[in-house]
Amino acid sequence: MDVSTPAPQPRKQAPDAGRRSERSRRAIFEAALALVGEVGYPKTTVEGIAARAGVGKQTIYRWWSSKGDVLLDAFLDLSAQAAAEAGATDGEPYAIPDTGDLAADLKAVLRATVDELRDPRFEAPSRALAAEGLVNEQVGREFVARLLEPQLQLYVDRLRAAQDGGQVRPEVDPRIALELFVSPLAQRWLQRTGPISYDYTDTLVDYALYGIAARPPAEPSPPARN
Amino acid sequence: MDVSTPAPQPRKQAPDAGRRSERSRRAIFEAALALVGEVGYPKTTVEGIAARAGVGKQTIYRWWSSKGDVLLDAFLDLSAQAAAEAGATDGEPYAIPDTGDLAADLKAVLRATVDELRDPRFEAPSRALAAEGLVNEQVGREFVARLLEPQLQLYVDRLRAAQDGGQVRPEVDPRIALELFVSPLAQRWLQRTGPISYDYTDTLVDYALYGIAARPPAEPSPPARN
Amino acid sequence: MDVSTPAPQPRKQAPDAGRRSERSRRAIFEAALALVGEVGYPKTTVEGIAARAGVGKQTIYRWWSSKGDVLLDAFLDLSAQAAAEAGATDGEPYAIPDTGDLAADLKAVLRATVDELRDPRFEAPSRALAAEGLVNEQVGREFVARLLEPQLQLYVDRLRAAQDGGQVRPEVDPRIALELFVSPLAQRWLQRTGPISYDYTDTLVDYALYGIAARPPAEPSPPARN
Amino acid sequence: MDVSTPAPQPRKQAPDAGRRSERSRRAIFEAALALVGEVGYPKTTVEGIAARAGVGKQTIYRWWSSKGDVLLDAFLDLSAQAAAEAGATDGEPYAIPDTGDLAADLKAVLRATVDELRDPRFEAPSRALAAEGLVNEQVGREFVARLLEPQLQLYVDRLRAAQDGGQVRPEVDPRIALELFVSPLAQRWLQRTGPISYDYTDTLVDYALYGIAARPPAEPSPPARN
DNA sequence: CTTTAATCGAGACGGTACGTCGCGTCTTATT
DNA sequence: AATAAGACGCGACGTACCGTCTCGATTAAAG
Repeated sequence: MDVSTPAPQPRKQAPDAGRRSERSRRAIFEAALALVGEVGYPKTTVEGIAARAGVGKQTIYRWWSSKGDVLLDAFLDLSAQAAAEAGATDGEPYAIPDTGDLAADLKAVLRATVDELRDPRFEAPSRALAAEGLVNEQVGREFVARLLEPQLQLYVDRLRAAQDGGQVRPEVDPRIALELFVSPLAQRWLQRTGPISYDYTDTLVDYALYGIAARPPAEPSPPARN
Repeated sequence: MDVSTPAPQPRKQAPDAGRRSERSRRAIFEAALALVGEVGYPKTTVEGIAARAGVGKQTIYRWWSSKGDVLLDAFLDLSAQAAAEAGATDGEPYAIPDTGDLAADLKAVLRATVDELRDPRFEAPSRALAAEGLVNEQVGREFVARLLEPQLQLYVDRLRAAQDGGQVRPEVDPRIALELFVSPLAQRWLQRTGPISYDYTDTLVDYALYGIAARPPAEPSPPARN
Repeated sequence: MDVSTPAPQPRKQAPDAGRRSERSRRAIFEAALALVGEVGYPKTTVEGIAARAGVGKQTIYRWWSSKGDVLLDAFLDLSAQAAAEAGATDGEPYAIPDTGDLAADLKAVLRATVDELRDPRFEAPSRALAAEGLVNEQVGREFVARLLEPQLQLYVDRLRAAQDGGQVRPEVDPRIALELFVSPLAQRWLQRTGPISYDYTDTLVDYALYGIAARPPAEPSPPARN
Repeated sequence: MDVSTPAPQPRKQAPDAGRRSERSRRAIFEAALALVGEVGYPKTTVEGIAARAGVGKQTIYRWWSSKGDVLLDAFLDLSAQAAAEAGATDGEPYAIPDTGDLAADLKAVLRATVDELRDPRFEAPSRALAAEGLVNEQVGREFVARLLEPQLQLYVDRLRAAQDGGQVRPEVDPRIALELFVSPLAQRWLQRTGPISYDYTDTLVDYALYGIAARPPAEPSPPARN
């Protein structure tokens, strides 16, 4: 596997990926995710992961540079699995539905996100990765590039479709627009600045779409339901 | 001061806060902030702070529970100083200006925030605290309660004034509304998901106030200052 | 204050012994002896003594230079008390009895010593002091001069009386002679090199008095019991 | 070597003695002995030994339980080396000479012991070990069993030979008899109760062999070897 | 009797060392 | 050659005491 790319993440003298033990790799992922869930990220140690995975420490250091790096891969692996399960039936790469009703579509997706944020399997590792990413730039950039941005791109696509359909003003930058409802949810969750609920995300979508400013009098009505 | 309450914030076996050395306290704050700025949060150690402050480790552990706890207090102290400097002339506790033009006021404040986020004195410690807060719930809650929420409250006040003046729809929840422009900026900065600029924050305010949805035709004009 | 004697045991600026709290002094002795008995000498700390005695640390450091110093005084005090109790009836300063039978007298005294060495009140502190004395020369010399030598002198006196009575060869040095039976007992006890018993000390006295060498043939009998 | 027994002397979680670094072991011994000689036992610290040996603290704690334990092994090693040097020529395991003249042999050996006690290489560590042994029972017992008793056994052997040759009374217990001259020397040295010299040890031997009691004139002989 | 100055209980302080944990590297034997 | 195992040098942890240094509050002698 991975023959085309010369060296996926070369450390030191580029270990021979062909001889790599898949068994160890999986055991390391499972151990890392389990430990982060059980004792928290700061108390999760490379030594602990190795012991739990029944693996030598060197086997970890041969393929990753730090525990953050391990966890990132482990979480990507977990996400890929989850995505595969979700989209297994039709093989599609996952996208935001387009029923024509932008507000409804966004609300639905955000409600699903709320559910996911509450899944204990995801909570600990993703919070840990976000934290590590704030301080460790390498992990941060990779986290954003490999996990966050691909997901945000789905919103960009949907918003662009809405622009094409005339539901969103053409001069709006979708990459910024999506932050109006995505970032508040992310911040509430990460920083515990407030509760997250369906109501909350629904409200975010409404505010983002129609603004909070008062409308000048004599105006049909905001949503103007087709 | 503090004659009635015998022990304001007792840790462990409640050291006598009355005998506390102000000299050491200040030295610890300065050392902590300096080290976080110079070597980064992860490489900042309690031992290093103590050495730099010319203080015994026990003097740190007597009053704080962890380096995150120290840094939180240090940063609060720094913020209080900065606020005191800013508002020294009129003694006011700092508030968002109210010129009557909500959009202009918000843009101005956010531009100032952008400036602050780029101030190297603040960058390292606040990013570190945010990261620590994600993973260390105690620090996280205190960070939010003592630093973040007071600042957000200023937006709430300003938005409520705008509601009273009819510029913001009365049914809007200001606590949620402010997140539309504050959280995106916070996330871009923390997670490096994109560049931050005056343009960007101006755009956030516009989108948040007037929404991103297209308006039905024959509409006077969004801001339509009446 | 204290004009005649320049300074009894002057530390730093010669504290005024006249104002000294007898109450604290006694409490410190009791605490020190109790702690050495309960947790052992190495785990006995100045801080612990102070706490147990209900005394400030400075009160200890004002009058003694180290925990060894404290314990030495405490033990001397204890010994003085014990001696006072023993010799209270006749007020005599304590001496080895002289019944005319040197062997019997020495055996009797050594049996009493064996009993004392097994008294748990004495065991821990005297072992501790001996140990401290090995390594801390100041404590060692004082221990020897104030406790050990006075006791050994009693043997010297008794042996000299025996020399006067013709039971001990006149050219024998009593100070060395006494070591033949005293030192083995001391070493067995201190270094746990063997059990100590009445039999053992009796044997020591016999060996020391009559030697271990075979006697040339044709000799009446050693003790020649009057 | 040591294939059958999996763990010769396991401490804690039984580190693998086969992988032990001989280099570190020797460096630790040298550092420990040097430090005890230079700054004294109380100021010798595990940390200091580790630093001087260029070794991690954990490497010390992995194999020994305390600084006393380290020093004991270091001193045993030193003694073994010294013994090896002394008996290197004939390969014999070292014994007290037997010229037929018991008094002369004992005096010679004790004079050698006096010399050794004055060797600065031995003075500090053996005094320290003796002191530690008084208070730390584990070290004390091992010190006695591995160092002291083997040496005393040599005297037992020599005295038994003397008994066989008729120079010592047959009912005498050699293990006790040897204490008559060994313990006084030990105590004088350890507790500084008096000077040690050739004269002194010669006198001890004379007293011990022939007793201090006066002999009745013209005497046949007590044991009267029949 | 006051006055007053030293001692007292208390404990915070700058330090040193403790014994433990985990890092990332290295070595050994096994597969 | 990669692996499981784990010893190693190292650095930091959080704790225990050291001996010094303020603090009021007794407290006993001198005024």
